[in-house]
Amino acid sequence: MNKIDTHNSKGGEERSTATSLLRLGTRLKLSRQTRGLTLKALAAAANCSESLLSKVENGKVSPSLPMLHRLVEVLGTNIGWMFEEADGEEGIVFRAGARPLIALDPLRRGEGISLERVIPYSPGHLLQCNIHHIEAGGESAGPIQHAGEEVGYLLEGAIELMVGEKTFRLSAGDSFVFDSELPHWYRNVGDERASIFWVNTPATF
Amino acid sequence: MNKIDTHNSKGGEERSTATSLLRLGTRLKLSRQTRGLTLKALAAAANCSESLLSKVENGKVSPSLPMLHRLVEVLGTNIGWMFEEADGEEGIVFRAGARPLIALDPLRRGEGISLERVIPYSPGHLLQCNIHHIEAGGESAGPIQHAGEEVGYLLEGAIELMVGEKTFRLSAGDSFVFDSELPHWYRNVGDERASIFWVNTPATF
DNA sequence: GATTCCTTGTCAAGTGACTTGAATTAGCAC
DNA sequence: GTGCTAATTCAAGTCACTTGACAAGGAATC
Repeated sequence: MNKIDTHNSKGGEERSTATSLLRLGTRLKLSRQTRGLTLKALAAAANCSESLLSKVENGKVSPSLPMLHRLVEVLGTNIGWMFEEADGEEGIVFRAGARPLIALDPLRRGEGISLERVIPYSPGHLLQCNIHHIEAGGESAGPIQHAGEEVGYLLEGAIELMVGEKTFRLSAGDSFVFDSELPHWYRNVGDERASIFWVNTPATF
Repeated sequence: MNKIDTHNSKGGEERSTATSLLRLGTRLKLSRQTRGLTLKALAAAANCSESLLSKVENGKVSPSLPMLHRLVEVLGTNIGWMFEEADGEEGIVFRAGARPLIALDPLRRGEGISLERVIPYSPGHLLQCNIHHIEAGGESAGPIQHAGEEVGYLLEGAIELMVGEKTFRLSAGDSFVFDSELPHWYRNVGDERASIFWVNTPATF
């Protein structure tokens, strides 16, 4: 986007440019945060300054195309998703095949569903939801534990799920619930891709 | 930070108190964060210093009882919840075909996943999770609204989902998220059975 | 009662992540 | 080239949180 309408004037257009600028920024931020990167880290990886990123994420400035390209490359997203138009379903329905992709590691990809938790200023949201696709041999990064609760449903494939001291072998259609304070970890033990619909809250009460 | 081996005997106990201290801190922190409070704000409300809270949340120090009382009061929780043991162990995995069945109405059945643990205000648990099977023509009982959030994934079939003013037609693989305060309702609009993996929290913060 | 030890609590300085503003640079129109 | 605009940088500022040194208060021991 951006220099498309540098030919000045154009009253009405200004507004929509502004909002899509902001949406671009928001999505970049979301991608960054879901990958656990700080502005500093992303700036280093994409070879630009931290403050530029801050401005881009907040819609104060529109990145040049080469810049944007480097950003989505590092983030493992694509430019298309950054500009996808709201289709009236935004925020409610996430269609199969049209969910934002999150690169996790070479053997794992995620599809985001509700990532609101990571957007500041949206207090009130507890549910975090996404789908993990794990290629044969893929596994989650080390057992982790944190506060909260998790539930999930194995859509396809076969995984080994470790929770606390126990290990379970799950196949398509199985589901699970556990307290995130128990160390947990999973691994694809099948020959094919496994997909898990995964929901968690950052809190228990 | 382990006072575990500070001369004075009591070996085993020290360790478990240390972890429960940390759990207390973690839960306090989550309560605070899910309410959108900063340390500063909570400190002001509970009449103590920011740094004390920081230490308490990180398990460096255990708050005095009067202090803890003020904290849970401001946070709207109670002291009991802060110390409740995680009951993980059993009830982690729910196998396909071995989940407790719940009769909803002639055209709808439910499979419980975490329902039995989360009867209204069961302390310590937020996630309610189940699978709805809706025969052709089946629909949920009238539009309802309540506090909380919901997410779901359509495992099979086709449904019409109404949320707020909008109606969406979903097919297998589509997912959704919405605020439960919007009136919501669904109906099977296909010729076959539809199944939805459904998760909700009874609360937003 | 005084001494020692321990722990909650405070203050002030420090850190890390992000934002803002002034100055610089690149791109394009003329 | 000049002149403009918008992207980009550097340095300073802010905000949330953490750390460390120290004071205040108990309880156990002398």
